[in-house]
Amino acid sequence: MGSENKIYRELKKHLTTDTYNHGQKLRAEVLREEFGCSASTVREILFRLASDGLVHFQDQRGFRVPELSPTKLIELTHVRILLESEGAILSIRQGGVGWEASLTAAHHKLSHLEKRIHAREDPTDLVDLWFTSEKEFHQTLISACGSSTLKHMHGLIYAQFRQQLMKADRKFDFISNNIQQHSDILEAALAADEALTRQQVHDHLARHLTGQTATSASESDTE
Amino acid sequence: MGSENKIYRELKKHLTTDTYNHGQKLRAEVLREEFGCSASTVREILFRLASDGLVHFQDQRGFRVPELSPTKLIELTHVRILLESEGAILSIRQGGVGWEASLTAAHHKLSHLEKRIHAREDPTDLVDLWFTSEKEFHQTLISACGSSTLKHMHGLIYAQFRQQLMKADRKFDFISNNIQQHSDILEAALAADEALTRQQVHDHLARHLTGQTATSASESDTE
DNA sequence: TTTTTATATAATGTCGAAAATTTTCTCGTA
DNA sequence: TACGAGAAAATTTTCGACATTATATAAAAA
Repeated sequence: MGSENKIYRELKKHLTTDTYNHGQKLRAEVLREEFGCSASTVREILFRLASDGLVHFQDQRGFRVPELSPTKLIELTHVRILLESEGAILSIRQGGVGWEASLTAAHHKLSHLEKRIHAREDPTDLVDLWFTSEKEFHQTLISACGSSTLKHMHGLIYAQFRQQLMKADRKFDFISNNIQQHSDILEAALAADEALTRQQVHDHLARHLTGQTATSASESDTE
Repeated sequence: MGSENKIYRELKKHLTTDTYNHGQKLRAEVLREEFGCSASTVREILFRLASDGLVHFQDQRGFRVPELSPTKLIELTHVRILLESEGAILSIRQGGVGWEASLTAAHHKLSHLEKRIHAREDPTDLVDLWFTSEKEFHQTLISACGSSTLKHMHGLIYAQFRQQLMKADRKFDFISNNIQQHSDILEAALAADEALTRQQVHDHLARHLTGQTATSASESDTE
Protein backbone atom coordinates (compact mmCIF):
# COMPACT_ATOMS: atom_id res chain seq x y z
CA MET A 1 0.00 0.00 0.00
CA GLY A 2 1.05 3.60 -0.45
CA SER A 3 1.01 3.83 3.29
CA GLU A 4 4.31 5.67 3.29
CA ASN A 5 2.56 8.87 2.39
CA LYS A 6 1.41 11.11 5.20
CA ILE A 7 -1.41 12.81 3.32
CA TYR A 8 -2.72 9.45 2.16
CA ARG A 9 -2.91 8.15 5.71
CA GLU A 10 -4.47 11.29 7.07
CA LEU A 11 -7.13 11.45 4.39
CA LYS A 12 -7.85 7.76 4.87
CA LYS A 13 -8.34 8.32 8.57
CA HIS A 14 -10.74 11.19 7.87
CA LEU A 15 -12.67 8.98 5.48
CA THR A 16 -13.11 6.15 7.95
CA THR A 17 -13.67 7.99 11.21
CA ASP A 18 -16.19 10.68 10.38
CA THR A 19 -14.96 14.26 9.56
CA TYR A 20 -16.68 14.13 6.16
CA ASN A 21 -20.27 13.22 5.36
CA HIS A 22 -21.48 10.42 3.14
CA GLY A 23 -21.96 11.70 -0.38
CA GLN A 24 -19.96 14.84 0.25
CA LYS A 25 -17.94 16.19 -2.61
CA LEU A 26 -14.16 16.05 -2.30
CA ARG A 27 -12.68 18.86 -4.33
CA ALA A 28 -8.93 18.71 -4.74
CA GLU A 29 -8.77 22.48 -4.93
CA VAL A 30 -10.35 22.68 -1.48
CA LEU A 31 -8.46 19.84 0.21
CA ARG A 32 -5.09 21.23 -0.90
CA GLU A 33 -5.38 23.90 1.76
CA GLU A 34 -6.05 21.43 4.54
CA PHE A 35 -2.92 19.48 3.61
CA GLY A 36 -0.72 22.28 2.36
CA CYS A 37 0.05 20.92 -1.07
CA SER A 38 -1.07 21.32 -4.66
CA ALA A 39 -4.35 20.13 -6.13
CA SER A 40 -2.55 17.65 -8.39
CA THR A 41 -1.03 15.90 -5.40
CA VAL A 42 -4.41 15.59 -3.71
CA ARG A 43 -5.91 14.32 -6.93
CA GLU A 44 -3.29 11.61 -7.14
CA ILE A 45 -4.07 10.46 -3.63
CA LEU A 46 -7.81 10.56 -4.23
CA PHE A 47 -7.31 8.19 -7.11
CA ARG A 48 -5.47 5.78 -4.87
CA LEU A 49 -8.23 5.96 -2.29
CA ALA A 50 -10.75 5.37 -5.06
CA SER A 51 -9.00 2.11 -5.89
CA ASP A 52 -9.23 1.25 -2.21
CA GLY A 53 -12.98 1.81 -2.42
CA LEU A 54 -12.95 4.67 0.08
CA VAL A 55 -13.66 7.37 -2.47
CA HIS A 56 -16.14 7.32 -5.29
CA PHE A 57 -14.81 8.63 -8.58
CA GLN A 58 -16.80 9.50 -11.67
CA ASP A 59 -15.26 10.62 -14.91
CA GLN A 60 -15.51 14.38 -15.43
CA ARG A 61 -17.44 14.66 -12.19
CA GLY A 62 -14.75 14.38 -9.58
CA PHE A 63 -14.58 12.62 -6.25
CA ARG A 64 -17.10 12.00 -3.48
CA VAL A 65 -17.35 10.20 -0.20
CA PRO A 66 -19.30 7.04 -1.05
CA GLU A 67 -22.98 7.16 -0.19
CA LEU A 68 -24.38 5.24 2.73
CA SER A 69 -25.63 1.95 1.38
CA PRO A 70 -27.31 -0.82 3.38
CA THR A 71 -26.72 -3.22 0.50
CA LYS A 72 -23.03 -2.39 0.38
CA LEU A 73 -22.74 -2.89 4.11
CA ILE A 74 -24.27 -6.34 3.86
CA GLU A 75 -21.87 -7.29 1.08
CA LEU A 76 -18.89 -5.96 2.99
CA THR A 77 -19.99 -7.86 6.08
CA HIS A 78 -20.33 -11.07 4.14
CA VAL A 79 -16.86 -10.80 2.62
CA ARG A 80 -15.38 -9.68 5.89
CA ILE A 81 -16.75 -12.73 7.68
CA LEU A 82 -15.30 -14.90 4.95
CA LEU A 83 -11.81 -13.37 5.12
CA GLU A 84 -11.67 -12.84 8.84
CA SER A 85 -12.71 -16.33 9.85
CA GLU A 86 -10.30 -17.84 7.34
CA GLY A 87 -7.51 -15.60 8.65
CA ALA A 88 -8.35 -16.44 12.24
CA ILE A 89 -8.34 -20.16 11.60
CA LEU A 90 -5.00 -20.01 9.80
CA SER A 91 -3.63 -17.97 12.69
CA ILE A 92 -4.82 -20.56 15.16
CA ARG A 93 -2.91 -23.21 13.21
CA GLN A 94 0.27 -21.24 12.67
CA GLY A 95 0.29 -18.54 15.31
CA GLY A 96 1.90 -20.07 18.35
CA VAL A 97 2.33 -18.49 21.75
CA GLY A 98 3.48 -15.14 20.40
CA TRP A 99 0.25 -14.67 18.55
CA GLU A 100 -1.86 -15.78 21.51
CA ALA A 101 -0.05 -13.25 23.66
CA SER A 102 -0.59 -10.34 21.29
CA LEU A 103 -4.22 -11.27 20.77
CA THR A 104 -4.77 -11.38 24.52
CA ALA A 105 -3.05 -8.01 24.83
CA ALA A 106 -5.15 -6.44 22.08
CA HIS A 107 -8.30 -7.82 23.63
CA HIS A 108 -7.35 -6.56 27.05
CA LYS A 109 -6.95 -3.01 25.77
CA LEU A 110 -10.16 -3.14 23.80
CA SER A 111 -12.13 -4.77 26.58
CA HIS A 112 -10.95 -2.20 29.12
CA LEU A 113 -11.96 0.63 26.80
CA GLU A 114 -15.35 -0.85 25.98
CA LYS A 115 -16.18 -1.21 29.64
CA ARG A 116 -15.36 2.44 30.20
CA ILE A 117 -17.55 3.36 27.25
CA HIS A 118 -20.36 1.22 28.58
CA ALA A 119 -20.24 3.02 31.92
CA ARG A 120 -20.24 6.47 30.39
CA GLU A 121 -23.17 8.70 29.67
CA ASP A 122 -21.43 10.43 26.77
CA PRO A 123 -18.53 8.43 25.30
CA THR A 124 -17.78 10.94 22.53
CA ASP A 125 -14.17 11.54 23.44
CA LEU A 126 -13.42 7.81 23.47
CA VAL A 127 -14.64 7.18 19.94
CA ASP A 128 -11.32 7.65 18.17
CA LEU A 129 -9.56 5.44 20.66
CA TRP A 130 -12.20 2.76 20.17
CA PHE A 131 -11.82 2.89 16.38
CA THR A 132 -8.11 2.26 16.83
CA SER A 133 -8.44 -0.51 19.40
CA GLU A 134 -11.20 -2.35 17.62
CA LYS A 135 -9.19 -2.30 14.41
CA GLU A 136 -6.10 -3.57 16.17
CA PHE A 137 -7.96 -6.45 17.78
CA HIS A 138 -9.40 -7.69 14.51
CA GLN A 139 -6.10 -7.20 12.70
CA THR A 140 -4.28 -9.14 15.38
CA LEU A 141 -6.81 -11.92 15.09
CA ILE A 142 -5.67 -12.66 11.55
CA SER A 143 -2.10 -11.42 11.91
CA ALA A 144 -0.52 -14.88 12.02
CA CYS A 145 -2.34 -16.27 9.00
CA GLY A 146 0.86 -16.13 6.99
CA SER A 147 -0.67 -14.40 3.99
CA SER A 148 -0.01 -10.72 3.41
CA THR A 149 -2.46 -10.93 0.52
CA LEU A 150 -5.27 -12.09 2.78
CA LYS A 151 -4.40 -9.39 5.30
CA HIS A 152 -4.35 -6.73 2.62
CA MET A 153 -7.75 -7.76 1.26
CA HIS A 154 -9.14 -7.80 4.77
CA GLY A 155 -7.70 -4.33 5.29
CA LEU A 156 -9.51 -3.01 2.23
CA ILE A 157 -12.80 -4.51 3.32
CA TYR A 158 -12.39 -3.43 6.93
CA ALA A 159 -11.78 0.20 5.96
CA GLN A 160 -14.86 0.33 3.77
CA PHE A 161 -16.90 -1.37 6.46
CA ARG A 162 -15.69 1.22 8.97
CA GLN A 163 -16.56 3.99 6.54
CA GLN A 164 -20.12 2.78 6.20
CA LEU A 165 -20.46 2.78 9.98
CA MET A 166 -18.48 5.89 10.87
CA LYS A 167 -21.62 7.79 11.80
CA ALA A 168 -23.73 4.97 13.20
CA ASP A 169 -21.07 3.44 15.48
CA ARG A 170 -20.63 6.67 17.42
CA LYS A 171 -23.77 5.88 19.34
CA PHE A 172 -22.42 2.74 21.00
CA ASP A 173 -25.85 1.27 21.59
CA PHE A 174 -24.36 -2.09 20.71
CA ILE A 175 -21.50 -1.91 23.17
CA SER A 176 -22.72 -4.36 25.79
CA ASN A 177 -23.15 -7.12 23.21
CA ASN A 178 -19.79 -6.24 21.74
CA ILE A 179 -17.93 -6.73 24.98
CA GLN A 180 -19.27 -10.26 25.22
CA GLN A 181 -18.67 -11.03 21.55
CA HIS A 182 -15.05 -9.91 21.58
CA SER A 183 -14.48 -12.12 24.61
CA ASP A 184 -16.16 -15.04 22.88
CA ILE A 185 -13.89 -14.65 19.87
CA LEU A 186 -10.80 -14.50 22.05
CA GLU A 187 -11.87 -17.55 24.02
CA ALA A 188 -12.60 -19.65 20.95
CA ALA A 189 -9.32 -18.61 19.33
CA LEU A 190 -7.25 -19.43 22.41
CA ALA A 191 -9.03 -22.78 22.68
CA ALA A 192 -7.98 -23.41 19.06
CA ASP A 193 -11.56 -24.34 18.26
CA GLU A 194 -11.75 -23.55 14.57
CA ALA A 195 -15.44 -24.14 14.03
CA LEU A 196 -16.38 -22.14 17.10
CA THR A 197 -14.08 -19.29 16.10
CA ARG A 198 -15.74 -19.13 12.70
CA GLN A 199 -19.12 -19.11 14.42
CA GLN A 200 -18.17 -16.35 16.88
CA VAL A 201 -16.74 -14.14 14.16
CA HIS A 202 -19.95 -14.62 12.25
CA ASP A 203 -22.15 -13.85 15.23
CA HIS A 204 -20.15 -10.75 16.06
CA LEU A 205 -20.78 -9.28 12.62
CA ALA A 206 -24.20 -10.79 12.02
CA ARG A 207 -26.14 -7.72 13.13
CA HIS A 208 -24.96 -5.98 9.94
CA LEU A 209 -26.31 -8.72 7.70
CA THR A 210 -29.95 -7.73 8.15
CA GLY A 211 -29.89 -4.26 6.63
CA GLN A 212 -31.33 -2.89 9.85
CA THR A 213 -28.36 -0.87 11.07
CA ALA A 214 -29.82 2.35 12.38
CA THR A 215 -28.39 5.39 10.64
CA SER A 216 -29.96 8.79 11.10
CA ALA A 217 -29.48 10.54 7.76
CA SER A 218 -28.02 13.56 9.60
CA GLU A 219 -27.19 16.65 7.62
CA SER A 220 -26.81 15.48 4.06
CA ASP A 221 -24.51 18.06 2.50
CA THR A 222 -24.70 17.96 -1.24
CA GLU A 223 -21.71 20.29 -1.22
CA MET B 1 -13.15 0.60 -10.76
CA GLY B 2 -11.68 3.32 -12.97
CA SER B 3 -12.43 1.02 -15.84
CA GLU B 4 -13.91 3.86 -17.85
CA ASN B 5 -10.46 5.00 -18.83
CA LYS B 6 -8.96 3.64 -22.02
CA ILE B 7 -5.32 3.99 -21.01
CA TYR B 8 -6.05 2.31 -17.69
CA ARG B 9 -7.60 -0.69 -19.38
CA GLU B 10 -4.88 -0.97 -22.00
CA LEU B 11 -2.09 -0.77 -19.48
CA LYS B 12 -3.86 -3.32 -17.29
CA LYS B 13 -4.10 -5.70 -20.21
CA HIS B 14 -0.40 -5.29 -20.94
CA LEU B 15 0.38 -6.00 -17.30
CA THR B 16 -1.63 -9.21 -17.16
CA THR B 17 -0.95 -10.74 -20.57
CA ASP B 18 2.78 -10.40 -21.04
CA THR B 19 4.17 -7.38 -23.05
CA TYR B 20 6.29 -6.33 -20.08
CA ASN B 21 8.68 -8.42 -18.01
CA HIS B 22 8.51 -9.08 -14.30
CA GLY B 23 10.58 -6.50 -12.46
CA GLN B 24 10.75 -4.20 -15.44
CA LYS B 25 10.78 -0.51 -14.75
CA LEU B 26 7.75 1.50 -15.83
CA ARG B 27 8.84 5.03 -16.53
CA ALA B 28 6.03 7.49 -17.01
CA GLU B 29 8.20 9.55 -19.35
CA VAL B 30 8.58 6.51 -21.61
CA LEU B 31 5.02 5.21 -21.47
CA ARG B 32 3.59 8.61 -22.37
CA GLU B 33 4.70 8.08 -25.96
CA GLU B 34 2.99 4.71 -26.24
CA PHE B 35 -0.29 6.25 -25.12
CA GLY B 36 0.06 9.73 -26.51
CA CYS B 37 -0.46 11.68 -23.31
CA SER B 38 1.57 13.48 -20.68
CA ALA B 39 3.74 11.84 -18.04
CA SER B 40 1.50 13.12 -15.24
CA THR B 41 -1.47 11.31 -16.69
CA VAL B 42 0.46 8.06 -16.88
CA ARG B 43 1.69 8.58 -13.34
CA GLU B 44 -1.87 8.96 -12.14
CA ILE B 45 -2.89 5.71 -13.78
CA LEU B 46 0.17 3.88 -12.48
CA PHE B 47 -0.88 4.84 -8.98
CA ARG B 48 -4.29 3.36 -9.55
CA LEU B 49 -2.77 0.15 -10.84
CA ALA B 50 -0.46 0.10 -7.84
CA SER B 51 -3.51 0.09 -5.57
CA ASP B 52 -4.82 -2.80 -7.64
CA GLY B 53 -1.61 -4.66 -6.91
CA LEU B 54 -0.57 -4.81 -10.56
CA VAL B 55 2.25 -2.31 -10.25
CA HIS B 56 4.85 -2.01 -7.55
CA PHE B 57 5.51 1.51 -6.33
CA GLN B 58 8.36 2.69 -4.16
CA ASP B 59 8.76 6.23 -2.96
CA GLN B 60 11.39 8.15 -4.91
CA ARG B 61 12.09 5.06 -6.99
CA GLY B 62 9.15 4.97 -9.31
CA PHE B 63 7.07 2.11 -10.63
CA ARG B 64 7.89 -1.47 -11.62
CA VAL B 65 6.13 -4.58 -12.78
CA PRO B 66 5.96 -6.76 -9.64
CA GLU B 67 8.60 -9.44 -9.42
CA LEU B 68 7.72 -13.05 -9.96
CA SER B 69 7.07 -14.55 -6.54
CA PRO B 70 6.17 -18.18 -5.81
CA THR B 71 5.05 -17.17 -2.33
CA LYS B 72 2.78 -14.48 -3.69
CA LEU B 73 1.28 -16.91 -6.17
CA ILE B 74 0.46 -19.35 -3.39
CA GLU B 75 -1.22 -16.61 -1.38
CA LEU B 76 -3.18 -15.40 -4.37
CA THR B 77 -4.28 -18.94 -5.13
CA HIS B 78 -5.43 -19.48 -1.58
CA VAL B 79 -7.53 -16.32 -1.51
CA ARG B 80 -8.82 -16.96 -4.99
CA ILE B 81 -10.06 -20.41 -4.00
CA LEU B 82 -11.76 -18.87 -1.00
CA LEU B 83 -13.56 -16.16 -2.98
CA GLU B 84 -14.31 -18.18 -6.06
CA SER B 85 -15.85 -21.15 -4.31
CA GLU B 86 -17.92 -18.85 -2.13
CA GLY B 87 -19.05 -16.93 -5.23
CA ALA B 88 -19.84 -20.12 -7.08
CA ILE B 89 -21.91 -21.52 -4.23
CA LEU B 90 -23.90 -18.31 -3.89
CA SER B 91 -24.48 -18.34 -7.63
CA ILE B 92 -25.75 -21.89 -7.46
CA ARG B 93 -28.28 -20.78 -4.83
CA GLN B 94 -29.38 -17.59 -6.52
CA GLY B 95 -28.46 -17.97 -10.17
CA GLY B 96 -31.39 -19.69 -11.78
CA VAL B 97 -31.65 -20.81 -15.37
CA GLY B 98 -30.19 -17.65 -16.84
CA TRP B 99 -26.98 -18.18 -14.98
CA GLU B 100 -26.80 -21.85 -15.87
CA ALA B 101 -27.21 -20.92 -19.51
CA SER B 102 -24.45 -18.32 -19.52
CA LEU B 103 -22.11 -20.59 -17.62
CA THR B 104 -22.73 -23.36 -20.12
CA ALA B 105 -22.10 -20.92 -22.94
CA ALA B 106 -18.87 -19.63 -21.42
CA HIS B 107 -17.71 -23.17 -20.85
CA HIS B 108 -18.55 -24.18 -24.38
CA LYS B 109 -16.41 -21.40 -25.83
CA LEU B 110 -13.52 -22.11 -23.49
CA SER B 111 -13.73 -25.84 -23.98
CA HIS B 112 -13.73 -25.51 -27.75
CA LEU B 113 -10.70 -23.26 -27.61
CA GLU B 114 -8.78 -25.48 -25.21
CA LYS B 115 -9.30 -28.50 -27.43
CA ARG B 116 -7.89 -26.57 -30.36
CA ILE B 117 -4.90 -25.55 -28.26
CA HIS B 118 -4.40 -29.14 -27.14
CA ALA B 119 -4.29 -30.31 -30.73
CA ARG B 120 -1.81 -27.66 -31.83
CA GLU B 121 1.94 -27.89 -31.97
CA ASP B 122 2.39 -24.15 -31.42
CA PRO B 123 -0.64 -22.45 -29.85
CA THR B 124 1.01 -19.02 -29.64
CA ASP B 125 -1.62 -17.15 -31.61
CA LEU B 126 -4.42 -18.51 -29.44
CA VAL B 127 -2.96 -17.30 -26.17
CA ASP B 128 -4.75 -13.94 -26.03
CA LEU B 129 -8.05 -15.56 -26.86
CA TRP B 130 -7.51 -18.13 -24.13
CA PHE B 131 -6.75 -15.43 -21.55
CA THR B 132 -10.06 -13.80 -22.41
CA SER B 133 -12.12 -16.98 -22.43
CA GLU B 134 -10.66 -18.41 -19.25
CA LYS B 135 -11.32 -15.13 -17.47
CA GLU B 136 -14.88 -15.03 -18.72
CA PHE B 137 -15.61 -18.55 -17.58
CA HIS B 138 -14.41 -17.92 -14.06
CA GLN B 139 -16.16 -14.58 -13.89
CA THR B 140 -19.39 -16.14 -15.05
CA LEU B 141 -19.05 -18.83 -12.43
CA ILE B 142 -19.43 -16.23 -9.68
CA SER B 143 -21.52 -13.73 -11.66
CA ALA B 144 -24.81 -14.55 -9.92
CA CYS B 145 -23.50 -14.39 -6.37
CA GLY B 146 -25.31 -11.12 -5.83
CA SER B 147 -22.33 -9.29 -4.36
CA SER B 148 -20.47 -6.75 -6.45
CA THR B 149 -18.01 -6.46 -3.59
CA LEU B 150 -17.15 -10.15 -3.79
CA LYS B 151 -16.85 -9.92 -7.56
CA HIS B 152 -14.62 -6.88 -7.30
CA MET B 153 -12.30 -8.55 -4.81
CA HIS B 154 -12.17 -11.63 -6.97
CA GLY B 155 -11.31 -9.42 -9.93
CA LEU B 156 -8.37 -7.89 -8.10
CA ILE B 157 -7.03 -11.28 -7.09
CA TYR B 158 -7.63 -12.81 -10.50
CA ALA B 159 -5.69 -10.06 -12.28
CA GLN B 160 -2.70 -10.44 -9.98
CA PHE B 161 -2.88 -14.20 -10.35
CA ARG B 162 -2.89 -13.82 -14.12
CA GLN B 163 0.06 -11.44 -13.90
CA GLN B 164 2.13 -13.95 -11.97
CA LEU B 165 1.41 -16.56 -14.62
CA MET B 166 1.52 -14.44 -17.77
CA LYS B 167 4.81 -15.98 -18.87
CA ALA B 168 4.35 -19.51 -17.54
CA ASP B 169 0.85 -20.11 -18.90
CA ARG B 170 1.95 -19.54 -22.48
CA LYS B 171 3.37 -23.02 -22.57
CA PHE B 172 0.03 -24.78 -22.09
CA ASP B 173 1.62 -27.92 -20.70
CA PHE B 174 -1.30 -28.09 -18.29
CA ILE B 175 -4.01 -27.86 -20.92
CA SER B 176 -5.21 -31.46 -20.95
CA ASN B 177 -5.84 -31.41 -17.21
CA ASN B 178 -7.51 -28.05 -17.56
CA ILE B 179 -10.05 -29.23 -20.07
CA GLN B 180 -11.20 -31.91 -17.66
CA GLN B 181 -11.18 -29.59 -14.65
CA HIS B 182 -13.28 -26.90 -16.30
CA SER B 183 -15.81 -29.56 -17.24
CA ASP B 184 -15.81 -30.89 -13.69
CA ILE B 185 -16.53 -27.42 -12.34
CA LEU B 186 -19.36 -26.90 -14.80
CA GLU B 187 -20.88 -30.28 -14.02
CA ALA B 188 -20.77 -29.79 -10.26
CA ALA B 189 -22.25 -26.29 -10.58
CA LEU B 190 -25.11 -27.41 -12.82
CA ALA B 191 -25.82 -30.28 -10.42
CA ALA B 192 -26.05 -27.66 -7.67
CA ASP B 193 -23.67 -29.73 -5.58
CA GLU B 194 -22.12 -27.10 -3.35
CA ALA B 195 -19.51 -29.25 -1.63
CA LEU B 196 -18.39 -30.78 -4.90
CA THR B 197 -18.19 -27.40 -6.59
CA ARG B 198 -15.95 -26.15 -3.81
CA GLN B 199 -13.80 -29.25 -4.20
CA GLN B 200 -13.52 -28.90 -7.98
CA VAL B 201 -12.60 -25.22 -7.79
CA HIS B 202 -9.94 -26.16 -5.28
CA ASP B 203 -8.57 -29.01 -7.37
CA HIS B 204 -8.46 -26.83 -10.46
CA LEU B 205 -6.22 -24.29 -8.75
CA ALA B 206 -4.36 -26.70 -6.48
CA ARG B 207 -1.32 -27.04 -8.73
CA HIS B 208 -0.38 -23.46 -7.84
CA LEU B 209 -0.41 -24.17 -4.12
CA THR B 210 2.81 -26.16 -4.16
CA GLY B 211 5.22 -23.45 -5.28
CA GLN B 212 6.34 -25.73 -8.12
CA THR B 213 4.94 -23.76 -11.04
CA ALA B 214 7.63 -23.94 -13.70
CA THR B 215 8.81 -20.49 -14.72
CA SER B 216 11.91 -20.07 -16.85
CA ALA B 217 13.43 -16.81 -15.71
CA SER B 218 13.58 -15.68 -19.36
CA GLU B 219 15.33 -12.42 -20.15
CA SER B 220 15.32 -10.44 -16.95
CA ASP B 221 15.51 -6.82 -18.09
CA THR B 222 16.55 -4.59 -15.26
CA GLU B 223 15.63 -1.68 -17.50
C1' DT C 1 43.62 -2.55 -6.86
C1' DT C 2 39.99 -1.19 -3.77
C1' DT C 3 37.42 2.12 -1.33
C1' DT C 4 35.75 6.63 -0.67
C1' DT C 5 34.28 11.11 -2.09
C1' DA C 6 32.86 14.56 -5.34
C1' DT C 7 30.57 15.58 -9.57
C1' DA C 8 27.46 14.93 -13.36
C1' DT C 9 23.39 12.81 -15.14
C1' DA C 10 19.01 11.07 -15.04
C1' DA C 11 14.68 10.09 -12.87
C1' DT C 12 11.03 11.39 -9.72
C1' DG C 13 7.86 14.65 -7.28
C1' DT C 14 5.45 19.05 -7.06
C1' DC C 15 3.18 22.69 -8.79
C1' DG C 16 0.17 26.28 -11.13
C1' DA C 17 -1.66 27.52 -15.40
C1' DA C 18 -4.08 26.36 -19.89
C1' DA C 19 -7.65 23.45 -22.19
C1' DA C 20 -11.82 20.75 -22.05
C1' DT C 21 -16.05 19.64 -19.86
C1' DT C 22 -19.92 20.07 -16.92
C1' DT C 23 -23.07 22.81 -14.30
C1' DT C 24 -25.53 26.95 -13.42
C1' DC C 25 -27.67 31.13 -14.78
C1' DT C 26 -30.14 34.29 -18.01
C1' DC C 27 -33.41 35.46 -21.16
C1' DG C 28 -36.72 34.91 -24.83
C1' DT C 29 -40.66 32.18 -26.46
C1' DA C 30 -44.76 29.18 -26.18
C1' DT D 1 -45.62 29.61 -15.57
C1' DA D 2 -43.02 26.30 -18.00
C1' DC D 3 -39.56 25.14 -21.25
C1' DG D 4 -35.31 25.36 -23.73
C1' DA D 5 -31.37 27.66 -26.15
C1' DG D 6 -27.31 29.97 -25.33
C1' DA D 7 -23.98 32.41 -22.42
C1' DA D 8 -21.40 32.56 -18.13
C1' DA D 9 -19.35 30.38 -14.24
C1' DA D 10 -17.35 26.69 -11.97
C1' DT D 11 -15.01 22.30 -12.00
C1' DT D 12 -12.26 18.79 -13.85
C1' DT D 13 -8.43 17.19 -16.77
C1' DT D 14 -4.23 17.68 -19.04
C1' DC D 15 0.12 19.44 -19.49
C1' DG D 16 5.05 21.00 -19.31
C1' DA D 17 8.28 23.41 -16.39
C1' DC D 18 10.90 23.44 -12.21
C1' DA D 19 12.62 21.63 -7.74
C1' DT D 20 14.09 17.53 -5.41
C1' DT D 21 16.15 13.15 -4.91
C1' DA D 22 18.43 8.98 -6.59
C1' DT D 23 21.86 6.86 -9.57
C1' DA D 24 25.95 6.59 -12.41
C1' DT D 25 30.52 8.33 -13.42
C1' DA D 26 34.94 9.94 -12.45
C1' DA D 27 38.55 11.50 -9.51
C1' DA D 28 41.13 11.14 -5.22
C1' DA D 29 42.76 8.63 -1.24
C1' DA D 30 44.01 4.30 1.06
